[in-house]
Amino acid sequence: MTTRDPRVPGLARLAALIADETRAACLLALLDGRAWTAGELARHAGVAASTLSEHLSRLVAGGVLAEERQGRHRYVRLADARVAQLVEDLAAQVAPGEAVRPRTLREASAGSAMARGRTCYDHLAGRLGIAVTDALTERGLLRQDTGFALTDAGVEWFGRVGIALDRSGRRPLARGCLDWTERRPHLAGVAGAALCRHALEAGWCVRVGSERAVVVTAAGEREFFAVLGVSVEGVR
Amino acid sequence: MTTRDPRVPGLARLAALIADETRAACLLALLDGRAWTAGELARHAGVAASTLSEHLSRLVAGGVLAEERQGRHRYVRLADARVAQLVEDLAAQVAPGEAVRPRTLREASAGSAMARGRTCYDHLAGRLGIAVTDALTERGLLRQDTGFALTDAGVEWFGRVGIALDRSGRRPLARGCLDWTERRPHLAGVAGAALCRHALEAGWCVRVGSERAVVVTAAGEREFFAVLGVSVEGVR
DNA sequence: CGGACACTTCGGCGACCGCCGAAGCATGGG
DNA sequence: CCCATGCTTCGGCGGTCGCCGAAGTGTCCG
Repeated sequence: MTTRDPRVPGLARLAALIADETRAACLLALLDGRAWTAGELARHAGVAASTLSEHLSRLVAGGVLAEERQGRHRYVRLADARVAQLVEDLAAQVAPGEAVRPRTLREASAGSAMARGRTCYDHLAGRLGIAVTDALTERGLLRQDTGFALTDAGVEWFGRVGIALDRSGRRPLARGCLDWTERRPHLAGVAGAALCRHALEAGWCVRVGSERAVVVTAAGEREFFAVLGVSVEGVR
Repeated sequence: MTTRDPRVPGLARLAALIADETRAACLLALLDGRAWTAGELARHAGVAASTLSEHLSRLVAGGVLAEERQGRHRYVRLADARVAQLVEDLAAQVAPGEAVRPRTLREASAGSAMARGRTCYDHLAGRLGIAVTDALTERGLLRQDTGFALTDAGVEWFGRVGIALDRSGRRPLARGCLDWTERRPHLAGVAGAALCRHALEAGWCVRVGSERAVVVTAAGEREFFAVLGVSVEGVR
């Protein structure tokens, strides 16, 4: 043992927080960007409330989750966009070859809704996310060939459509997030989040069920075509 | 427990591979992009050869490492650039606030060499990496304000300087990699790797010691200034 | 061909971790 | 005011994991 990298203990500790099936299930669930109560997560993960309580404490202490207490409820969410990105990246690394085929019709149906459109933390994913990302690219608003960035025309487009881009933070304006089902990058970062938020607020899409799945509304179909020229035929 | 995400077991298993101090030490060491023998890693991590052998087997089985047997040696390296990026991202997430101050003069000296210039898997990092990234940005060859991508002028620049960019693979041409010591992104991806390789091959910088540290040569100082207008004063 | 060397396999030890249910403690509703 | 609800703490159990040294296998070199 020579000069040890000082990051070793921290890296191992962070990975250990994710290295448990119950905690991993929580993190993936929390990728929907919303805050869950401890009880919801316990039921979701299929463990006793007492067990999950301890898991949450460790995740919060490790800076992976942020918590907010309201009355007798303990709400938790992913600490920030960086953590979300990290979990997504880790999960994406795993996906190839490990994709599990749905066993029941119910699962197949839910899975396909997720494949059509869903949120990934705070931006659009699935075929919907890819369709939007491709449309932006084809119209010269986003460049993926030399990296992953909006063009000047792209920045202008967001302003014209009425979607504000907060450029004050440290979060990149645009970045690629590898899509779990499509195996291609979709738009994430400030622009991806703003676009998703706008689409939900303006009623272009709505969430379905308690999962992360979203579907495009009739109005959304018109709007997506109007502003992006994207036909969401294959997406609905 | 409702519909469980199929990625849960894979995510937990992948994280578990990193969630051990000995394995984490190996992964961080392997971030230098070179292949290490099992014995070197065992000494580096401070454990018995038998212990490390088992760790390597698990990392290889998990797809994190690639191995190559040569005679009585077992060489291992990170499986690919994606794994390297993942380890870097995880380590970067940890760094804030956990930075450990060097205790001895020797450590301080080694640490500062690493801070000046080093490789991060296959591209330049440290103050050197940041200086190059900043120079590219200032000259309009790289855009960081709307994402992270080369400009057309940037692609042309690589050709003019004589650095070939392999655009056939799936790896992005440019991407930001958060610098551990500088806390800002430096150039990674195909372009970052090609630039680093060129700098080492052309003698602009040389590796020092057995670590990842690199220093700029006198010739390199002239060349970096000639092609990028970057003064490496503060870097040497 | 024999010994040095690098790595692997095996058995066994100790530590840690995740799990549960029971009991305790707040909160909010009837 | 009392009970249901949501969460937390605790003790204890079982499984896994990392570690080592000893013994075994394969390779290289003289």
